[in-house]
Amino acid sequence: MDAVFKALADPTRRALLDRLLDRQGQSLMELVEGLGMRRQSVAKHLAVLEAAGLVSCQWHGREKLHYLNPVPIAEISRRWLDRFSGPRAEALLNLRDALQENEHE
Amino acid sequence: MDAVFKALADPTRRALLDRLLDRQGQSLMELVEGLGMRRQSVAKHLAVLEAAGLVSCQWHGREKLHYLNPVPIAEISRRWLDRFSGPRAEALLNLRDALQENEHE
DNA sequence: TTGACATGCAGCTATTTAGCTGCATAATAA
DNA sequence: TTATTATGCAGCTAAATAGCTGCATGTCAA
Repeated sequence: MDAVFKALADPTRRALLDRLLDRQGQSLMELVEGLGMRRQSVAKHLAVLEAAGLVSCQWHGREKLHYLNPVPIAEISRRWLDRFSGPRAEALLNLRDALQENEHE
Repeated sequence: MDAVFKALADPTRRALLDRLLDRQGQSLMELVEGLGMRRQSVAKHLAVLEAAGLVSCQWHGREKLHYLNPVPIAEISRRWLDRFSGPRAEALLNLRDALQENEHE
């Protein structure tokens, strides 16, 4: 899970996920376009995403096609982030506000 | 938003958020306990969380009390992560599987 | 076979980051 | 006042990271 958080920390990698969400099965050359960055740098970012399980690849001749895997993001959203929103977090936020009110008396 | 992703990328900072979710209003000295790390290092992590808007602080005498702010996490979850899960992502996941099946013919 | 193309791999540099130490400042307690 | 306590600030080092270049490998097309 740490690998997923670290992968999501970079804006270039988030842009890559966005573009794969828009259209799956893109090759490295397609994904390089518009990023203002060398092919090798993009390949490194894709390797990080692949290692985190966010992208899976499939060779098609000499092209490596990239596919988005949304499962790790869904896992993080469900098992970690959801605890911070929802009723419990709301209650704690209200508690904080109440304590601060007491403080200002 | 980039600051929030980067703040969440570190396991120590995620642990701090967990502990604040468990009990709000803790001082630096309380939060240092159990992390196996110097006070100054923890203070830096808390500064990163505060800069990302994930933690807000309140001085109470010579103690700085830390409160969790769940709003940025909820924002990220809603405006970014949710696009990757949900029915659309499910459909794309199924499409990917179907394409891979075709490939193996 | 030969040339062009898509990718991988190794290595370099500059920047960021995570931890540390040492000292300063402000508030509480005796 | 004086000692203790909580925190801040500056700076240092080692490690990780993001970008690059150069070259190797494998695939397609002529």
